[in-house]
Amino acid sequence: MDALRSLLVEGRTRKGLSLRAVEQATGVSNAYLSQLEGGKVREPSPNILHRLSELYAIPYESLLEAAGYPVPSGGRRSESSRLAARLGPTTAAEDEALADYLAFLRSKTRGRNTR
Amino acid sequence: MDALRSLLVEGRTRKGLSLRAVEQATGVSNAYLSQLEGGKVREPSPNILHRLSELYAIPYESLLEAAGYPVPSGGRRSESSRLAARLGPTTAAEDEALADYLAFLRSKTRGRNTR
DNA sequence: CAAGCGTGCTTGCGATGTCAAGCACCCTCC
DNA sequence: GGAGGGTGCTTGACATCGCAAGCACGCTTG
Repeated sequence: MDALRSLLVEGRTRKGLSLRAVEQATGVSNAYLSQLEGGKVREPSPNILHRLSELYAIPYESLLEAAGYPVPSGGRRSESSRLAARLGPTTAAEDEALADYLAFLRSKTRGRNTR
Repeated sequence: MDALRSLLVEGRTRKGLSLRAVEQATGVSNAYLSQLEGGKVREPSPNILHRLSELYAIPYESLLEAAGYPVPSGGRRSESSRLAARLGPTTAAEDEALADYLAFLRSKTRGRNTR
């Protein structure tokens, strides 16, 4: 499904990694990664999804679900601050993804951040 | 692993079902069921494990784990407003971007709960 | 005994996951 | 301009998934 594709592409670009860098870090071949991001794999192994979820700081459950697998009852709760008022409850993995994404944002718009 | 074998055999016998009865109920062929119970399958699809977990009334997570797959969030815990501490001060524009990104993340993880 | 049905198991095969190797392309540097 | 290194992508090969079909052994019946 496309859901998986976009999650993987988003995660990798957010981390600023090349296919070969991901291969190096996870042991998943760049060839296969390309196919995953191109939507050419119907049922990728949960093991592979798990490794990528850790590298990309995307919740494992999201990848499982995006791949079309049933997820073992999901619903996580957390509290945050004022930002949380806007974001709502988040999981630890989501926190990390958000932190990364913020760094990603700021690295792009360098010089344009004031306080 | 053998863990999966015993769980499946135990579940089926506990329900007093034949391989063909299970095939009838789940759509999984009796041939393949036999291979599963004989430990001749390395990475069975989570979809199949899910169907069997429902029929046998075995928690889906147990089957995933027994099959050697990582199970999502092995323990339930509530990490809280560390998010704000982790992110530090943010601009309003960043807040919005983060909210959007979180929504994006979750749009793939759409609410499949009620269990 | 033969006929039948039910059981678990094996086998042959198409479809698919995954990888090593290689291709085409874009940069940079000498 | 060629050498060299990066990038994503494609291809060919092999292992595995998962099934339809069939096998071998029961067991009841007539």
